[in-house]
Amino acid sequence: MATRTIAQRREDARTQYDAFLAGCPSRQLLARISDKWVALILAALGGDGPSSGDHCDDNPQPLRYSELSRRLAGVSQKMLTQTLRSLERDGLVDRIVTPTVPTTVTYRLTDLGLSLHHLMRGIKDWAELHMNDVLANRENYDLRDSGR
Amino acid sequence: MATRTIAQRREDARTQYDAFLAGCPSRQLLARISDKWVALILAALGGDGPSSGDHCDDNPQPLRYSELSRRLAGVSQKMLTQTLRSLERDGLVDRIVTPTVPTTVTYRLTDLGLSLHHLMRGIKDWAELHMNDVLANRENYDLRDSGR
DNA sequence: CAGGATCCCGCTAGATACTG
DNA sequence: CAGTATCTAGCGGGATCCTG
Repeated sequence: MATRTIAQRREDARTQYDAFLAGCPSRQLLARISDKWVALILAALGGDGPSSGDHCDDNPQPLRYSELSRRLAGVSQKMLTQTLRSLERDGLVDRIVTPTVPTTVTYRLTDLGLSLHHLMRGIKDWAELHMNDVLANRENYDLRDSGR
Repeated sequence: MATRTIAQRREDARTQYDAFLAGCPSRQLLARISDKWVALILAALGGDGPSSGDHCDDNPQPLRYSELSRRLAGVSQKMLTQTLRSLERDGLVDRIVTPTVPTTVTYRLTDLGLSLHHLMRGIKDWAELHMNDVLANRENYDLRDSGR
């Protein structure tokens, strides 16, 4: 089991899991990470400044709990904590507690989390980038629909 | 307004929309596409054969409604229809009705949908690929947690 | 075959209040 | 500051029945 190449392990994982199957654990994992809060948290922890250049600059800067809740406008503490916990459990983020008074807690992406971040960031960017197209498509669709 | 380059339009969209903001339409769009059924439908329509090679082969093959419901094991007709409708409305899939008896309906990705598919497929693959790591991380976390 | 229409349950997001 | 605990309303989503 130790004499497997990375490519072999890749193939193993591919054949072991199939998210198209209802009972497969990877389906549940897909459902977990297919979540707007997950996308936004990963984007925030991955370093997603509004003044970022056109080519992807990665500065995975750890953020404190309060900083996260400020960036993700409208998130409830419950959802933030809950989502962070599940991400921590899955090994996507590290929770670092600094024993000051009051306690300081920062979150940072693990390597695994960073690998997912690269994908999820694309999703968020896609949404912002194609918003206008989607809006236009919806208008067309609704007009057609009301016309007939 | 017609004399904008693609790069300029990119910048416009970036500055116009920000999914971190609660009221922004792109946040809603992000929530829409951050959905396991969306991920699976796009993956299915994008051509995601289990016997695919190691380098991404794109064969965006249109699928019929019944074929989709068979591939996405466990999906209810409601969710399938509902998700397909929203994807159609947003211009991500085309719904093609062939007036046979009984009616034949096929769904295929639009160019816009295909562009999202490339990203979403990565998410699904990531879930299957890193399932074992995540499982191990969870076990560790739960052990730690019960220990203290 | 490809849905539309309903009913209804569960859970989950969100608001509020409290704590170390 | 960084959460936990509790409660509730709302709706996501499944089951069922029906139609062109």
